[in-house]
Amino acid sequence: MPQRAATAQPLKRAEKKEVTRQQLIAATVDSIAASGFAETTLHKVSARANVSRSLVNFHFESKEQLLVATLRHLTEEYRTFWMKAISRPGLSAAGKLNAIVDADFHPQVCNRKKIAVWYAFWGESKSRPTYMEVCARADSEFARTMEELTAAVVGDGGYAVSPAVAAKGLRCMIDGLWLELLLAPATFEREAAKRTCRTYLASLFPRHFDMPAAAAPAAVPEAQAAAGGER
Amino acid sequence: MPQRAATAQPLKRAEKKEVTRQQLIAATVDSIAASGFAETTLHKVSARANVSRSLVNFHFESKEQLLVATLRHLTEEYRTFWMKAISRPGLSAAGKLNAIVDADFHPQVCNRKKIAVWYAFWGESKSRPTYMEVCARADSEFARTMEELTAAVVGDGGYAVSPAVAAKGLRCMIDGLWLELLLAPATFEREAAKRTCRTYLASLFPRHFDMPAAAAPAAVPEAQAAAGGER
DNA sequence: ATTTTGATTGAACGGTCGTTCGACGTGTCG
DNA sequence: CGACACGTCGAACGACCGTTCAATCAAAAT
Repeated sequence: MPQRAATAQPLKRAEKKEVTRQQLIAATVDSIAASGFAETTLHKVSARANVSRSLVNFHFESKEQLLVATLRHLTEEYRTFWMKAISRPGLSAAGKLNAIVDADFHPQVCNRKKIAVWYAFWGESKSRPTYMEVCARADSEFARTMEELTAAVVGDGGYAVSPAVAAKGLRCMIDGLWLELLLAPATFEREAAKRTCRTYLASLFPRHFDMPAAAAPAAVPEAQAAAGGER
Repeated sequence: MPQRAATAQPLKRAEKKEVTRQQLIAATVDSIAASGFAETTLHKVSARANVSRSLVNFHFESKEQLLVATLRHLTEEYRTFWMKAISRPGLSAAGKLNAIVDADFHPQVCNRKKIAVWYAFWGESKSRPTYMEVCARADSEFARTMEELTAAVVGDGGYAVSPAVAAKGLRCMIDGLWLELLLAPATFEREAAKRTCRTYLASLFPRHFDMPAAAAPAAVPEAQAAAGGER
């Protein structure tokens, strides 16, 4: 049951090219997560993608451009994910903040492999301004959106806190919780991370968020048993 | 005016060796910050330290061990810094939490160069378990200390929040704020970062922390004009 | 004063990296 | 159907990496 069942098998040339391109980017993500930034070579990437080594320089002019494309892919995936999460109709500002928290710890964007790649790029960003620019551009959009949401909540509830400060606190807390998944995967719990964020929101905006109950002792029947054992 | 004016010039052999060792570690920090993890080579490190290339393999068995020693140096410096900050006598638990916030954004540990190095190591930690272990060991001590402090505050004030959750939130927020210095140095403000943390603390523990006033418009005569323009 | 120890050097080696280039084969289109 | 365009491959190249090693020279020990 191939996906293109209707139009018959043959991949058009342009399509196949794009598929290979995406394979290379996916292989780069895998390689950075598995071998780190320093030891990610075009040899390893092309081997993972099952293509010849020289193909990388054909699709991307250089290794550096492959890395930039990979970072762009990552930011774009993240962007569409949280945007979709808050686009559900009938969601209040508080509901959207809750949706962002859920999205940010969803296994699709928050798993050790992708977090490792994020941190690898961040670690290189000081020496490669291009990365910094790509990240900053994505972050600023996320920050602006979140500030609009906190501003709506503050306005609605008459809270004294600055919306910008509240939003920044939540954003930073999320980034830090990601780091916990990276450095202490054994103790990281998705639900606990969300609870940490919601505790923050409930203490800032008590009339819009409920203070989470104490930890349910790991008996939560969460659909967390994802594929592959890696979280 | 040499430092060792009293005991005359001559460095003992063991002393000189240790000095060189520290120079190499400092050069490694500089190189990772300037060139990133991937492009940090022994050639660049030895050039920065003004020693021959082969000296690195004399003091450290391999490049990898130099990097581990650098990470250990970083964790140790950070550890002594926050420990000293909370050891001032007569400090309440809340006062110690405040002191930790101050310490974590002090230019000595929180500047772009060192943050870049932290993130570089974190980015490689998934592929090099040694880094993960070193970081995890340091983090767990910091986490335990902070949990003791939040537990004391919670006990004293009869708050409902879990001390562990409160501590984790603060730790993660700090890490995330560091990232902001790394990725958006132009908009990062030390005092604003502290204010973000204190807003969190004041909303969780209103009877122990004052909600910070709105931003003083950058007119704070902070002794922030450090050397070199880099923050 | 002489020997010994050990920090430091410069040259050299093997290996691997990113990139280039010509050849091949298959969709694409006149 | 035939000529071309283009995605893919394998081999090759030069550069640079981390490491090794014999030689050096000054501090320490005898």
